[in-house]
Amino acid sequence: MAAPAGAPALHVTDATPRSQVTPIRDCGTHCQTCSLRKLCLPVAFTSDELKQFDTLVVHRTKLRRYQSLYHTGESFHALYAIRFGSLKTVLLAEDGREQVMGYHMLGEIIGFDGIGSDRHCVGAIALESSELCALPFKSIENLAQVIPALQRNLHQMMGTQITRDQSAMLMLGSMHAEERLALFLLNLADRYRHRGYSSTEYELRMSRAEIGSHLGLTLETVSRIFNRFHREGLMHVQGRAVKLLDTVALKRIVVNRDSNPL
Amino acid sequence: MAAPAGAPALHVTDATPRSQVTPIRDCGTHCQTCSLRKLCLPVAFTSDELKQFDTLVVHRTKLRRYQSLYHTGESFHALYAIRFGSLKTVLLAEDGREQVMGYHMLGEIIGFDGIGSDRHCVGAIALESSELCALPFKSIENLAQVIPALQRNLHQMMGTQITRDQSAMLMLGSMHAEERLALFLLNLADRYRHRGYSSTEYELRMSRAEIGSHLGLTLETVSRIFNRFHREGLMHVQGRAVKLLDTVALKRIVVNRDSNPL
DNA sequence: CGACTAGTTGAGGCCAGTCAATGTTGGTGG
DNA sequence: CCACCAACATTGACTGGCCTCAACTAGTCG
Repeated sequence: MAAPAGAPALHVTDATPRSQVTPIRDCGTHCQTCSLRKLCLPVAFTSDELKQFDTLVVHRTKLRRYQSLYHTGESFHALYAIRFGSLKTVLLAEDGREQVMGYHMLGEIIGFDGIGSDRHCVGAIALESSELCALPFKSIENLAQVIPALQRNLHQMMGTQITRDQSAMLMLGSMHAEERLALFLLNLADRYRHRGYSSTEYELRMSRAEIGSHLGLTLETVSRIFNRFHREGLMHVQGRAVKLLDTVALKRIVVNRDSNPL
Repeated sequence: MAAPAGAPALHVTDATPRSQVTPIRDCGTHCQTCSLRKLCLPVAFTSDELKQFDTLVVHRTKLRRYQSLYHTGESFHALYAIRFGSLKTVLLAEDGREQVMGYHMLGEIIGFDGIGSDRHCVGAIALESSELCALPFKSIENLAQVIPALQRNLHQMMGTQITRDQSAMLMLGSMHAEERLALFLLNLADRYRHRGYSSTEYELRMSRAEIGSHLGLTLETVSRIFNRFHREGLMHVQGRAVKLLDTVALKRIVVNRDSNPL
């Protein structure tokens, strides 16, 4: 992919409206009863620890489509757990270059990009109506001092983020357009399955341009290859609705035939 | 870049010899007196905390060129501080695809790739004779429970790794070959300067193929562009010895002219 | 010396980017 | 309901940057 010259509309403007904050008191949900707990907190907590953790969540945030949770350069103070909806994180460089770093769905935690420098190095933007729990990072750190399981969990999540980013580097550095898109589709499928949704039939929450930005491709290439997959019977595409028909073949595309001669 | 078909020799074989371990008792150095302390532990410790931290370093490891510190898939148990020398981390996928994830020099800490899954997802290989301090991660976590400054430091370093990986994604996803190489050279320059070495004149520790693998380019492209830079008077290249002559122009290449019309 | 590795250079081809025209969809207001 | 519009998506023609293949040079080591 080349210089983004005309800069596709990825909705990363500083004019993006700020988010609404709802004090915790107003909503009846707590970590103890939250259906996403297994995703947010995979490590086993005692019920007492869980109660303590619950006190971290000082407010919830509601976002409408294209609203920003935080902007590039903004000072960092919290991680966010996605209760429902989905977001993208976008790296916006000084020279105007921008790229989608990741897509995030319910049960995932975002905001790790701010830990290194106390400022967010990417922006987070809702792709649809979403709701998040804010977890002040200072409080997490304090609580992690006394709850080893929380410390473990935090490190695990940061480590997973590192692993994920490095896989993305492999994708961007050494895969063909077809391979990237097959991987992208399978990756989403996995995450939907893990959440109990259909892994073969789902709705893309992002435009072709946004997919391209994430994969280092142009929107035209994304469109062309989706339709090639469609023609070849690997999937069905109709706008943003996709249905994977031959995941085995898609997987075979990802681990491409010619590279592994055995 | 395409499928690595013939697989360039990046020395990522399982036959790579294992590292030598020297018990701490044998070497007279301690964190308190280590010249790299400012790089390893940027956060202010009390001398008592430092003494406690020192007990973490249970052994040192010496590596010769192309020796592995750890392999992909190996179980994770320690971070490593580089005392001298340099290493590369290489992601090796199941399908044989491989890519250099990063180059690491003295004063840097590596091994974060193993935290997410308790196994290393990349391999670490010495580019020259190197020496490292092993810091068992369990011990770090334990000590971080009682020394908040250490906890801060650990989180900061993991966060920095995340930020760095995301910058690499931007590079791989949206930069031209010339831009990637200019950025690579300037990046090394910065790191050398930060360590008190010349930032304009240094020796590359890796081959053209390894540089290419890191930047998502072929070795031929790397060679061609180095020589183009040379011809244009931006730098001097002679094998692995480089001398940056016009860093301003190199920086201008990175923040490329046509993308930012103002 | 020959074998081997690292690097350079050239010719040619292809994948994906660019530009541009057209189609599709969903929302709004008459 | 339809007309209209804007945003999104598709498709085609063309181009060019980088990959591929291959030949050659220089340096190193047994």
